[in-house]
Amino acid sequence: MLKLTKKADYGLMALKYLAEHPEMPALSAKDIADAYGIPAQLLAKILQQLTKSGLLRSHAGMNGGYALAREAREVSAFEVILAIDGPFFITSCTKGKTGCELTPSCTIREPLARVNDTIAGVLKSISIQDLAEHEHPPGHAREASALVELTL
Amino acid sequence: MLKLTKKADYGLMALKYLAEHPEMPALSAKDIADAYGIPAQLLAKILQQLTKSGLLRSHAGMNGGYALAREAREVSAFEVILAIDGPFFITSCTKGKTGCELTPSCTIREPLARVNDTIAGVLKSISIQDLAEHEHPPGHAREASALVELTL
DNA sequence: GAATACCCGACTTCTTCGGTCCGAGTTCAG
DNA sequence: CTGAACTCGGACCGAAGAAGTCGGGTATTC
Ligand code: SF4
Ligand code: SF4
Repeated sequence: MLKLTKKADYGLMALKYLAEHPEMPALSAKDIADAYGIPAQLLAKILQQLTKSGLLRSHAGMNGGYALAREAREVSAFEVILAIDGPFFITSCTKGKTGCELTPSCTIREPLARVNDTIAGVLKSISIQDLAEHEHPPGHAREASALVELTL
Repeated sequence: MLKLTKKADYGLMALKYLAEHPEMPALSAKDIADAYGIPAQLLAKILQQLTKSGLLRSHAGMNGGYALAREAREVSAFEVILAIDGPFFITSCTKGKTGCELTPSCTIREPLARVNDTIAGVLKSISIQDLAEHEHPPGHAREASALVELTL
């Protein structure tokens, strides 16, 4: 019901954590998992997916771990979700497999596609840094905002 | 994975169909189901939920059926989703039951709540009539749009 | 070469979703 | 008044997906 997967959730947390510790050359999956109480093995697999998608860079061996492949500012929440949960579609008519069979007669599909794009736009306008910056604002001077246009 | 339920999907279709036929005093669940190829029994239950939420008005007996309780313009997609799928939350931390147990240590929750509100705002800005109006535009003169502000 | 860490697929468990069935109650035409 | 046409509402089930676990394999460093 229009809910984010916990995997994506964890992924965002991990990315944010990495963005907050740029001084470390690499952080292991276990480090991050312990920091938040996430099941380590699960987080590991998520980070692997992010690596495969080019969002992270991994390094094996001792003192190995993961590091951001790009600047935190340059990574959007949309990419993270895309990498973890696959193609982003609000509706079930993905045109691929398991699509809704009443696609032809459906009159609501095209308007919903626009909504889909709008939401995707919202997600794209959020970077990892946006998440990291808003760290318990002591002086709430920082204010970021974006306008998203919804066309029907 | 951030996907609308088919129930909500069907609900929107039904609402739109009703909005397109204001001349009928009432349409039965079967009528609507046949028009789109939706499983009739399922649609029936969805319409019942919408009735219980006050979006529809039902009339039993022969020539009975459902009719819009409000103007199509006054019903938002958000209300429909809310009525069918329950409380709207992007994340798993609903503060109710089955919530995420690492809520206290989670640093990503508050920013995500804002995203949640933003998306809810998008949904709220869409009315049933918006869906119905955009009916295969012969002259594509009609253009509706809305701006949604996203504050981080 | 041993410790550390990533890599990756298979598997189990649990929840939700999509859908069906059936036994009521209501209304109205004939 | 009787029965067809409709709504109402809960119980039920199978399939799919999500969350999490296990285990074996590979790379890197000390
Ligand atoms: S085709 Fe219509 S009913 Fe089917 S998933 Fe897409 S929007 Fe929903
Ligand atoms: S508390 Fe954090 S990790 Fe848990 S569901 Fe909410 S946002 Fe996700």
